[in-house]
Amino acid sequence: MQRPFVHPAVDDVSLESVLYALADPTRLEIIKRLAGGTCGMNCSTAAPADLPKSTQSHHFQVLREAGLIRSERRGTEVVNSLRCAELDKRFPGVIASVLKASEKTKKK
Amino acid sequence: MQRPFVHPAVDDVSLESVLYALADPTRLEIIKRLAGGTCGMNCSTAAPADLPKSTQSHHFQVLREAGLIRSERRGTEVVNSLRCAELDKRFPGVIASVLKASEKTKKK
DNA sequence: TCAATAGTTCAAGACTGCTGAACTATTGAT
DNA sequence: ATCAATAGTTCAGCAGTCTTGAACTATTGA
Repeated sequence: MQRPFVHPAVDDVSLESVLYALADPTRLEIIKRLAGGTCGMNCSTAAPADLPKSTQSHHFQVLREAGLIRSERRGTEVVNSLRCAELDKRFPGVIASVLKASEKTKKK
Repeated sequence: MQRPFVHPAVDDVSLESVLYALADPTRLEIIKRLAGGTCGMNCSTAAPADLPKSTQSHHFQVLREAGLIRSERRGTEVVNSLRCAELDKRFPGVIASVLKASEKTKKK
């Protein structure tokens, strides 16, 4: 918790890394929760329950480095939020259509 | 070349597997080429030049099993085509926005 | 100062992906 | 028919990645 988080500039975000980050069910679930809430969420809240903490950490790191989320420390916790506006500017419609599609597919 | 190809029904196609398939630069390139052409392309034409044949085979298999492409044998070659209409019905806008985004990002 | 909370880092086993080598199937020429 | 060429498949092994327990760090509140 010392090292500051590194977030790529939106123009350095690659489509492949975004798709890769979204291709994992756990990470897609996290993104859906972040998209659903109105404000940032800490890691444990956004991640599925009983996911080991080290695994949580790993997935948030992937999402952060892919440029999908922004993380900020607030005391002992980390507040994560989706970088939707920026991403939609760079890749118009991609995140939105994926989120929409994931809604439809969810019920199974 | 004996075993027939297996294509999942469009309703069995999962969003995750589609995103996963698209997250690889080589496969995204293949999809872009298939989307660009008006009719099906054989494997060697759709894949980047000097990609080992076994690797080509592997990527086409991933794309096929993810539900992104349809493959048919024509003599010694395999004609591949994008399942765009079906996919767009199941995941509206996903493929289209990804293809559009990949155009913009390409020039680098 | 101490315990509790929230998350990170590291290491190792399990799992995947890429590719060379060997193979099969089809076509076209002889 | 047979043979060579073409197009792609299958297999096996190395290399790289993912997940997770254990140990650690940082911050808060008592």
